Amino acid sequence: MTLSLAVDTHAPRRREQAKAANREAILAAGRQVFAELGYEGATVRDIIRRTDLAAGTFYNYFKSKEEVFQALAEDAARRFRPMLRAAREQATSFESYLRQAVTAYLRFRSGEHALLGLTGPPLRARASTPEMTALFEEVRGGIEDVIARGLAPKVDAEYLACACIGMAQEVADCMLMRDPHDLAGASDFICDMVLGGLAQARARVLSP
Amino acid sequence: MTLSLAVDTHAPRRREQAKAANREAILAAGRQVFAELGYEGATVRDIIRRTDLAAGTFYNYFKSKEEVFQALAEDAARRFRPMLRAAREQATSFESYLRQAVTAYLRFRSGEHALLGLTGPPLRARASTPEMTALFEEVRGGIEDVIARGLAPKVDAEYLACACIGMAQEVADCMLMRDPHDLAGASDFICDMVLGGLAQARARVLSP
Amino acid sequence: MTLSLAVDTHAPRRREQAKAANREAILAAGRQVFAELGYEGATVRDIIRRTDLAAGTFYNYFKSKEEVFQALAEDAARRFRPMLRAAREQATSFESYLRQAVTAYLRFRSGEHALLGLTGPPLRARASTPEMTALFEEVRGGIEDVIARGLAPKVDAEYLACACIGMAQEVADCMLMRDPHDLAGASDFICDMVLGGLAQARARVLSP
Amino acid sequence: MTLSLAVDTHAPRRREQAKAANREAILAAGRQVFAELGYEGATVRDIIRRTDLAAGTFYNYFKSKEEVFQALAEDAARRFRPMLRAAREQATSFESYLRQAVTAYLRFRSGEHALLGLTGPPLRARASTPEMTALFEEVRGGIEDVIARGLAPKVDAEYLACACIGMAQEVADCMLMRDPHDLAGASDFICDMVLGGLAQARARVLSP
DNA sequence: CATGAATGAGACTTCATTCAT
DNA sequence: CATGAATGAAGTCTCATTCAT
Repeated sequence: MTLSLAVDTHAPRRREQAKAANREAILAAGRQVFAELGYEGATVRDIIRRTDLAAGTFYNYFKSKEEVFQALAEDAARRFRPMLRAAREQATSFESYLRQAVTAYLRFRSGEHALLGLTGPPLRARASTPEMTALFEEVRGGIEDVIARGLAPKVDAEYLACACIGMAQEVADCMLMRDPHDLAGASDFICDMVLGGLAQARARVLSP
Repeated sequence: MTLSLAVDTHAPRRREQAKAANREAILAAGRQVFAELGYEGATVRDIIRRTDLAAGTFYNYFKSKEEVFQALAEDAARRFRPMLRAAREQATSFESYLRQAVTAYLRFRSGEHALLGLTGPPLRARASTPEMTALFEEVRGGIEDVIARGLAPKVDAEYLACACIGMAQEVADCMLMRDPHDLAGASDFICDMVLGGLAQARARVLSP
Repeated sequence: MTLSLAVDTHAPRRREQAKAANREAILAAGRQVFAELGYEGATVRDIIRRTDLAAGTFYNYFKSKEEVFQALAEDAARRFRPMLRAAREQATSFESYLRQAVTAYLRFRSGEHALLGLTGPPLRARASTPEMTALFEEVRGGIEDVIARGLAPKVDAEYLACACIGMAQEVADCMLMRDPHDLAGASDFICDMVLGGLAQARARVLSP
Repeated sequence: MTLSLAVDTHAPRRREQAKAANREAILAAGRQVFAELGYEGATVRDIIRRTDLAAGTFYNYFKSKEEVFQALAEDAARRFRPMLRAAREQATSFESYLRQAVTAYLRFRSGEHALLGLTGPPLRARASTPEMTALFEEVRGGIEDVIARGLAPKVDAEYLACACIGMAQEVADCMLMRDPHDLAGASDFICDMVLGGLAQARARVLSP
């Protein structure tokens, strides 16, 4: 057992790798568990059980399941944000921005959906996975930003953001239940609704 | 001996009243608890604690918190359904139907909101209160029905239902956070979005 | 409701009948429950549930499940005692007494067995139904009595009683598991064991 | 750093010792509780209470009281089986086998009895302590084996096994109530009964 | 740091029993 | 007396968290 000291020279690197691996293992388990049981239904025990780590080890990485959830959400946001930013930068009009953002959103949801097995047992009514939460916030921010920049008509910005997000979420949920996932159709539908709705709203603003 | 008859005659009534009162107390407590803690976060104990009933008494009325939730949902649906039905019956066009349904929905949410107090601590992203779940289904049914009756253009019925519901929900949530609740403004916004969106969608259907 | 007063003239008789019927209902339910769940596994609730009586009514007849059990045991003893007594009175020798007592015991067990449905779910290892308990005691008493009257050799009376009873019980259990119930074969076997055993024991007593 | 190695080396051993000790504590408590309250009357709580362990700790070792019972039964069987096997191997005749087996059984019961304290309050007719259940099966197997090997006459093997077991159990119970435990007397009595009974049974087989 | 057993709070549920009707 | 709802004690089990190794 003292023999291992010679090898311990490289220990720091190994340690860090092991630590990162453990963290990843916990996050992966958390993703699964939240998807299957929902945030509130999930327990720390559930997460550790899907890991080959010991119970106590969990607390070396996270204080609670809430921290796991937040880490997961941040992770998802980090992956999604570039797509939204690209949409903003390449946008020449509200329509082009909208179409790209919606497509990105649907593609992301579709990908995450395949990743998780959305086979949760009971209600799972609108289970809040970290990914969905993160996207919700990112999308909301993007829309508010675009409205602020004047690319969209001057309707109630908050209402518009809520409407877009609520619509996108529900239609995406619906799309994900069909096989195959018709990204183009869903995207067209959402964009039509938003663009047509905006035209109508603008008309009311001009001559109420 | 006969004197007691006068009293005994009404005895069953008193009993039934007490039972009904207890049931209502549990339902009211459940409403509160679900609103504050979310469905999964809530426990049977939480519900009884907001009651002056004994622990075991709960099980004389419901087998589990799930049964409480369902009773609450049925109750909400029972109260909301007449409004939707009236909207359908009085509708002379899709627009009039839509406007009345949306108004009814917002008024309902507004009323329930005052009742509850949506102060849930955790994420609560689209918290599934019993009322919201029940209404979701009612509204979805109504929209599908109207589409079937030809009052709305032949777009993807499921997508449209999802879109309306998601939009109405999110905008309603948003509206409820403002004070005072601007029912008219929110209603106009939602109706504009749906009507305009449909016009746009119809255009695509005609000449894609 | 005052009209019923005229009929109430005969109430006392009806009352007694109803009371007897209730008592019987509880006893019958108890028999079933003890047979299926065992004495300790049974609960007062289980007993009332197999009755169309109200929970509180139970306590008008019995203080506890133990009282039900004892009443059941007394009842069984009352039915079995005459058989044993007849065997004693007609006995011209230990052998004739033994044969008749054993036959009576086996017949009784066989009858009770058919009566109850011995389909208890789990272990039920040697479930102590009231009937078995009563018989056990009656048989033990009979054997000790016969030994005391000098009809059996002067071996250790208590040991002999225990041996006879233990043997009879186990062989009866075994017999009841076969179909059809071979009363004659089991009776012969038990009697042979006891008589032969006694001969051997007497030999030891005479020349140890 | 290296100093702690000496300690750490033995750490797992201490852990295992503690675990074994806890397991033993639970088993010992279970033995007591089953003996005093009977299997069905016993509760998991009763068992933990006779321990200085926390409530939840029980479930680190056993899933239910049933598992405790089975562990206890296996333990008893493991301890008794060698005795029975020795009896079989050294047997030169059925009589020598029987005498040794019965003696072993009585000695075992006597030892266990001192350990337990069969002070159960309720009926307890043939209380199924784990030990008794396990031994029942062991003895039954031994007897059937000996009969199969032709050392005992060809009577109904099952009936004989039941008879021997029932007799031995009841006589042992009786013996244990006397002070001091007269192992020799009880053993002689049982053996006489079995041997004499077999002689009688053989006679019937030859000339019915 | 990793381990994993111990802990005890607390959730769920059933039960025996009481008592107003 | 019958009724059956209310009660609260008690049993079952799981959980988050700690801590010795």
